[in-house]
Amino acid sequence: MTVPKLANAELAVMERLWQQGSLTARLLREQLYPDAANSMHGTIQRLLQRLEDKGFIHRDRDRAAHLFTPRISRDAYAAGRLEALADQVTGGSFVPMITRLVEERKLSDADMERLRRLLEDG
Amino acid sequence: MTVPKLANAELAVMERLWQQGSLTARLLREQLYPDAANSMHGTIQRLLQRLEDKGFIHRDRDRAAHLFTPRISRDAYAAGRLEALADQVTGGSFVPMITRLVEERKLSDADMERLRRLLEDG
DNA sequence: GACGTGTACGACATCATGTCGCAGACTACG
DNA sequence: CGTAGTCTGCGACATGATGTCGTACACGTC
Repeated sequence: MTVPKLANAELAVMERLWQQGSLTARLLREQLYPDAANSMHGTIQRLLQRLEDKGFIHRDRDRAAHLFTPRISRDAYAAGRLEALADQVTGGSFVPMITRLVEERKLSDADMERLRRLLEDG
Repeated sequence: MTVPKLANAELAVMERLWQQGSLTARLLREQLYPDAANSMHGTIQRLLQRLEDKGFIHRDRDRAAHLFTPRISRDAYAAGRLEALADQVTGGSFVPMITRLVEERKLSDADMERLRRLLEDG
């Protein structure tokens, strides 16, 4: 699997990093567990460690409080997971599921238009 | 979650049903665990039961050996999971990840052409 | 040295999953 | 009728991922 799957709590951390660029563990804790006890510090550290292991974030060890930065954009993650899904279910092809989406009108007119333009340029 | 996620073993069962339409538990066992002991009968039954609970298959109880049939096509499942992915990661929008796929040339020329035609009709 | 802040990591509860075993129903056949 | 074989239903368990918590340790400042 090229892009590993993110669990819920991990994804919540990445959301913050995607929105704000770089954050320390403390700032993440304040945002994700506003009313929480100090125990959550360990939780955040654990999550950050696992995210680092999976290659999703970069840990800047220069400062006393490490600074964490996304290594992969939200769209890249989404596209990576989409690839994994295609590999698993439709033999690597994306067309069947997109076809289905169009047939079921899951795509807005604006989306359709954007995709049309996108494909014309390619 | 509209379309629940399928685990590996469950997906393997669905693969067979998608390919062959309808199967009994016995036939599934023979295909999925060719050299296996009888213990695998229980395993298959368990998997089928969970798939039934999740609404993925229909169980025909008329016969002595129940006959199992998919309730959802492979493409519908794939599209459903794609929707779930979009909801989870990109706020329900598919365009960012498809854009990314195009930019990274993950789509073949034939795929691009197919999508172009698909979008023109919509 | 005491304290606050931060990292590292072991430990645990929980949950989904895959596996296995057994009880009970039903059929076939002597 | 009784035995064997097949099938369903379901409880039980091992495993692995996940989220949480506690603690040990490092490094500053006062």
